[in-house]
Amino acid sequence: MRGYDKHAYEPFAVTVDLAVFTLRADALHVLLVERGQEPYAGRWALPGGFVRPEESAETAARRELAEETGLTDVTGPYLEQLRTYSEPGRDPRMRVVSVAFAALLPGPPEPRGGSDAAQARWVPCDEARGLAFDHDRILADARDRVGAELEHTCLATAFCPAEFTLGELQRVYEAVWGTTLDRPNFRRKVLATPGFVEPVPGAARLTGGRGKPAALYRAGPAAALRPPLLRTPREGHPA
Amino acid sequence: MRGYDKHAYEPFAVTVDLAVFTLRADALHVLLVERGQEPYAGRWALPGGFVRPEESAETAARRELAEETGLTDVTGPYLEQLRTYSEPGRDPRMRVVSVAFAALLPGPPEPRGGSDAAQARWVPCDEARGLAFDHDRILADARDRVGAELEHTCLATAFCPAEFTLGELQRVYEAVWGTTLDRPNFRRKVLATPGFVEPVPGAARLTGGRGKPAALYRAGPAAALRPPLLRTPREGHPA
DNA sequence: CCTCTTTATAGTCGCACTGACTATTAAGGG
DNA sequence: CCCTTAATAGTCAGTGCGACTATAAAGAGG
Repeated sequence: MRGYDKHAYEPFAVTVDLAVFTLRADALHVLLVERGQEPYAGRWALPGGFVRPEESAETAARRELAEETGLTDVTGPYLEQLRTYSEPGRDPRMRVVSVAFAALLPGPPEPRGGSDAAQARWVPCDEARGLAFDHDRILADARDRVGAELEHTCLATAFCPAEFTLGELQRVYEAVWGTTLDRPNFRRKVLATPGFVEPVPGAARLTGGRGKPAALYRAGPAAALRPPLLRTPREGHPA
Repeated sequence: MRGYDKHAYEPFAVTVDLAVFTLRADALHVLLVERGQEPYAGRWALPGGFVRPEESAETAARRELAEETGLTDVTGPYLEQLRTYSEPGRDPRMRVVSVAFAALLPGPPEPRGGSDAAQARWVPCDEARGLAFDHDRILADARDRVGAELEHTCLATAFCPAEFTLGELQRVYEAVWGTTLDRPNFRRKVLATPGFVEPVPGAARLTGGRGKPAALYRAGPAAALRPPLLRTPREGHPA
């Protein structure tokens, strides 16, 4: 079916949808926009928009990310294609195929509403339900994917600012996985993985509040985490 | 950019491309079709075609898979969405967005050419180069993905018939990864993973050639492989 | 028939990683 | 000045895995 005669295919509208994650108060949040138009007017949805004729889906996703968050550094934030949603009827008006992306932001800027979005807001992931279109499904898939990637990639640093403590890194894992981790073991694992994190050379130490000041680290060059850091199904850390 | 006014978007053609893998003579093969039309007439390409208006990409992929291989059991073979390729200019004539899939077949049937494909052929993966469009890239991505999934899923059984020996299963890993594995260790790992394989209850044994007959196993209910079966970078097994 | 080759299966040994846990250090708060 | 909090250091045992040896059961070839 590679023939391109004019009756061989129907045109589709192609959009991107973004699951933009960040950590606020040690909880995983996702960026949502309130829809201003029908369908689903007044409902919350993942930010997104149409892919323009001269764009790839990746380019469109970066553009939408910049528009929605107000970020100027479009090359910076981690952005990854997830999968494409193409069920007929997922948009009640027309045939829309949507390429979903996940983005990870460190310091979450206050969102500024996009051109036609009534408003944009960070919402705790667990409270984001009843979204427009099939965005509940997309968000769940995105969260699963990010959680799985934490296990065998060094992706967690994408949630952290340029310099961070091991405690902050651990809280990324705990927020995404919804578990608690043993601190000494987490520390041992991260430091034993070459290239995961690099100590900031100066005796730089950060004090955010109480307790012993923690050493600062930067993200290292490694991308994979071998052997992986598996989440063990367990209930809670015995205090 | 969720406004749907008529100037907000341009229509795209949406296609699916399939990387159909199987094992022939202990080597990973991929199904290719020879293009009969311009562009890239006479060149080899991944099978694929347009998504029809009433179809999802998954449905279209199953349809194309059945058309290209002549398989009637469309629910059977493992099929997984990989990612979407949307670079402008990837098709010289028009704006085409393609959703790529990987399919895994056990007993490889002889391919029958699709409607407009001059012919279809199983080609050893290592010899499949110079494909049409961006299919070299898609094929490489698909192979990487399948190789990675063998590490932490029970996907390998999708390459095997309903009943298989552990030696056959091991050859799947060796063909996809391009390595050799230690047989006793592989065996220990597979049997120690609950739900990966189940012994065929009868004293059923298969003799395909020389050597001691091997016990037969079926694919078990497990999908994940935890802890994973990591490929260790090494050169070759000391005979 | 006997031996060699081939493949499957059983088991051993030691190292590396990890989960669970204890101890010590260095800050801030009352 | 003590208590709390958080970071860091270290211990110990169990598990998983790489490397390796040994045995069993078939066919091939003389």
